[in-house]
Amino acid sequence: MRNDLGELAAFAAVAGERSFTRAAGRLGVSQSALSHTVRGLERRLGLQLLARTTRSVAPTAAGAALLEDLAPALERIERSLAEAQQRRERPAGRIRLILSRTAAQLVLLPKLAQFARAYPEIVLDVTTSNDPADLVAGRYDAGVQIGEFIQRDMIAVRVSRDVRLAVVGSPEYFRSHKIPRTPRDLKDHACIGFRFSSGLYRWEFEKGRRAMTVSPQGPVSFDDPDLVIRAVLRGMGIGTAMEATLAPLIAKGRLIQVLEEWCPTFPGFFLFYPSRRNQPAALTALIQALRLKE
Amino acid sequence: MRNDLGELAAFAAVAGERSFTRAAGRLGVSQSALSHTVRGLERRLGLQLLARTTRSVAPTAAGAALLEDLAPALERIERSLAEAQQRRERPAGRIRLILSRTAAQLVLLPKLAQFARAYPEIVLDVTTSNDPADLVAGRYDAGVQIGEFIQRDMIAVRVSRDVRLAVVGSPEYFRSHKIPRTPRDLKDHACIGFRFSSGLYRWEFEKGRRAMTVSPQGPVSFDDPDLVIRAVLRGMGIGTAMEATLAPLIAKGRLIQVLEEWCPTFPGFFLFYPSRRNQPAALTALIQALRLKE
DNA sequence: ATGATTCATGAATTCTATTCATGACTGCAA
DNA sequence: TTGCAGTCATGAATAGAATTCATGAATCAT
Repeated sequence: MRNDLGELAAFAAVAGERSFTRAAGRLGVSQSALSHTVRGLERRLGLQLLARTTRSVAPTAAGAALLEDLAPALERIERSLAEAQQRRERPAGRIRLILSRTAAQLVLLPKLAQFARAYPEIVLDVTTSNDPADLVAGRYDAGVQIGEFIQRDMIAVRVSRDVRLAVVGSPEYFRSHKIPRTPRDLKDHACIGFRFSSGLYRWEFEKGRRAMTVSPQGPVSFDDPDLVIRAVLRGMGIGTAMEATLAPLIAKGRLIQVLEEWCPTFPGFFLFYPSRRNQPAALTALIQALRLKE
Repeated sequence: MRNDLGELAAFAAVAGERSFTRAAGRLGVSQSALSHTVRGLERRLGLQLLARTTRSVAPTAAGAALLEDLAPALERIERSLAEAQQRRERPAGRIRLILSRTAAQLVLLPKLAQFARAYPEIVLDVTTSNDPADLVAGRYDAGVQIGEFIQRDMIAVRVSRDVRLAVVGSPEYFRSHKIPRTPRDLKDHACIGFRFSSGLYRWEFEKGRRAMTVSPQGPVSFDDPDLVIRAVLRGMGIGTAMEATLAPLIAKGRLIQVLEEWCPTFPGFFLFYPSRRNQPAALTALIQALRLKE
């Protein structure tokens, strides 16, 4: 914006340092730039503000009078800007986050303690949902979902490595049922499905060039992956869930993983948030904390 | 100077008007320019200062906090600039002027009373000298001299119309001497010369294409034009001086003008002063007062 | 549903801030 | 007295930003 405020600050700097050269160093410009700048200001104002010899600079009477008001005013502006900046850099506020329980367990919970310590003034409102959440409506500030998809005005940040679903059954179940060798064999098994509000999740398989999906048929389906696994542990059938979630149970022999070579990997979890010009600092902090580091 | 002060003033203007369009009108830029300007400021600061809908604008919390300091500071700067401007426009101080007595009489004295009334705080130190004064040395702030000549770093302003020298003698003198018809006839007359410190002034004549100069020969020469004329009035010989100075005496018949058609006009008096970036307001006022108006 | 008004934004243009190169001047040391 | 170092000034050139233009989106009143 073309006014003289910028140049007045330059004048004040030179007057303060009593040197174009030193003031230029402080302002990060050349001595010549400062000379032109103050000269231009004097010309526009029709006032000589600085008296210079080739080796010294001092305010004129007019310049000194102007500085009496200018210096404190500029200082007040600078202090106010610094305070505004500092308020911005100490994140606070409430972030409404929506994500699946699985994502909460795998992505959020492991980092939550450290995050809470680092940002005591940030409050997370976590809503679990296994449905893809529509962030555009504005009910949520961010969400975590599996896979990256391009949604209008949304930014996706990867927050986990590639993930894989595991298909498992209990040792008790497999005592009385043959272990399935191919996804097709699942039709002979009790399969406990996971249900979105839009319908059953079809299990996805790949081997080499062969890809297929299977709709799980069984005595029950749940809309909560934890309940799916509890039922599997009770021997009610075969189920699927994030391999990372099941790893401890598999390691302890409480669950048996099958069709492992048929299970593909997916791109993992992504944090989604709206593309905004000045997003809240709290959200920035959260993004930073959750993003997958390389 | 590249800082945010100019843009902060823009932000304050928009916040004050609660309208980009009105603020743009006040600042003399387009609405689009203001939009870009404030937007750029917000980006650089990483702060949103204004909340806008398509038909309204209001400061955000951060913007309002910043304005609490910014608005009074900007107001103080503006008031101080206005005061500095006003001080500049009330000229005061001492002007050291050098000019000939003739110029003093013809150029300065007629306007001195009005000038003194208009600028009671200006003091003129007038030094009379009939020699061309060297202003560069800095002893004088300005000078008046006949004719315009280009001098390094000097500005010439015409302060009188074309002037002409008159050659005169007293009626008593011409009772006993023939009236000269051509400049050559002057060799037969007593001519009272005027003397610069560099030597006698040679009288200059022109008629049609003929031009000549005559070195005045007579019983006495003076370095003061007034004394030259006093001697002429006493019948001691023929002398020359500014026609305008002699007009009253000629009109009264106390002096007789001769060789009138041989006397050329000269470009008149010019005020000379140094070319300076910010000349004192007092000098500006004097220049304005003395300059020849058309 | 339509028109007026305001703010936003990308591309293009205008204009200025700044640099570079160099000169003038002052102060200091030899 | 002379030479050198350092500082300020200035013209020309350049880079980059301020601003405009054109136009779209959104809101409000009719």
